[in-house]
Amino acid sequence: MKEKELQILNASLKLFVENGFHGTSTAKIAKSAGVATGTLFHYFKTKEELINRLYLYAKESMLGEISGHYNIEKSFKENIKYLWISLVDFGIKKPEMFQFILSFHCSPYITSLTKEEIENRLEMALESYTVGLKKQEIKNISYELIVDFLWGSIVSTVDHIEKYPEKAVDKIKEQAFDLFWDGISQ
Amino acid sequence: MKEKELQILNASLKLFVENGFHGTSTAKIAKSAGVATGTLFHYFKTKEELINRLYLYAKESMLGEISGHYNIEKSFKENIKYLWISLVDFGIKKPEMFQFILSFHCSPYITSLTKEEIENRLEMALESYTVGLKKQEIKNISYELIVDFLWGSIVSTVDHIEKYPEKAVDKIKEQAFDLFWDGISQ
DNA sequence: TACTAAACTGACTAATCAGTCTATATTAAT
DNA sequence: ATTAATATAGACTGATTAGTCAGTTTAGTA
Repeated sequence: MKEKELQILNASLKLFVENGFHGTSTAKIAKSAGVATGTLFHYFKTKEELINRLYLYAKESMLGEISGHYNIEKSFKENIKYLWISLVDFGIKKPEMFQFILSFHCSPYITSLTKEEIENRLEMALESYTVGLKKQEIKNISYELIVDFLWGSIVSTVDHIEKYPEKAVDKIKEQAFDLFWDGISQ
Repeated sequence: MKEKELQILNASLKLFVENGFHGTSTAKIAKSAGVATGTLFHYFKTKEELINRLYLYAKESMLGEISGHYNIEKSFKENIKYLWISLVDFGIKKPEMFQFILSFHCSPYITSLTKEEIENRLEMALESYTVGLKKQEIKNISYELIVDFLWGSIVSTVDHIEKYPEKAVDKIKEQAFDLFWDGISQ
């Protein structure tokens, strides 16, 4: 990826999170990235292509944090906890990316093509975990509900940590994971 | 409240949820509400005043669903469950309002004055519950973390129900509440 | 009926928008 | 050294924006 292309992606990430799609003009993005508007449209045919590539960029970053960590020798709980903590840590370390993903995952400007492309890869990365999900020490409720509850607890934990920056992060992570785990346990 | 004022609020609610603040022009709002742009600015000095009044309108609707239902004769769990279910039902019955509240609660266009005005009233409505929260059969973790986890589980439940409309709503509500309750229980 | 204030209208304006276009600079290959 | 392709620039354009304003209609009252 070219340097200016990356500068444009990083500048627009911040601006889109702060002011939304229509609240962020291509002129502002170009200025903030230190390039001319012509350069922006050289790398991205339209503003919509820009935000779609940005969505892929953000989700790929998140995917990178959770890939290849499943350890078959460890318990189901230990694996799930590692996954849960990794995603919370991603939310803390990359707050703009995390917020961008949350804000735009059901935006009309992100095409279903874009979502398909990355969602499939995310599901594959989670496959090892889902196998365990079905025959372990957890409640007998639908896989989809467990996953949505898992993601919901991650989001609310990241929000909480950002809302109370004076609190001890590690303690909150432990407590919040227990809230999730004791919920899904038999 | 005048009829046209209400038409403007309802039209803008839908449009703001679908297209965001800057994606929704005052011309579109006026047209969708069946009034002239001059009428819109007669009732709302600026677009920002409109979205702030809309935020109050949405949060007051939600407040209305949970006020005055605390029953001192019932158990803590029964009261919390009634509150939890009421909020999930609000999310199902008024999806646009629910989504609007989620999308704009940390938007730069909603002033801190607006938030103060309604947040205080919400906290008062929840006061009866919070008293119980501190000396009941739940885990000894911070009140703020419990509240954020409570709200997170409501949001993820509403999202889940909207995502899988073919599933039995009552069953999901029971299961999702149990996920929350078993999480916070000792 | 006549008067008044509030409700309502839509054409209008200066500013800003996404995207284009032409021109110049840089790079890579031969 | 020449050429071709790519990278970069910013002035420019037609469309759209939030908000104004001068005037018209409606509703209440005396």
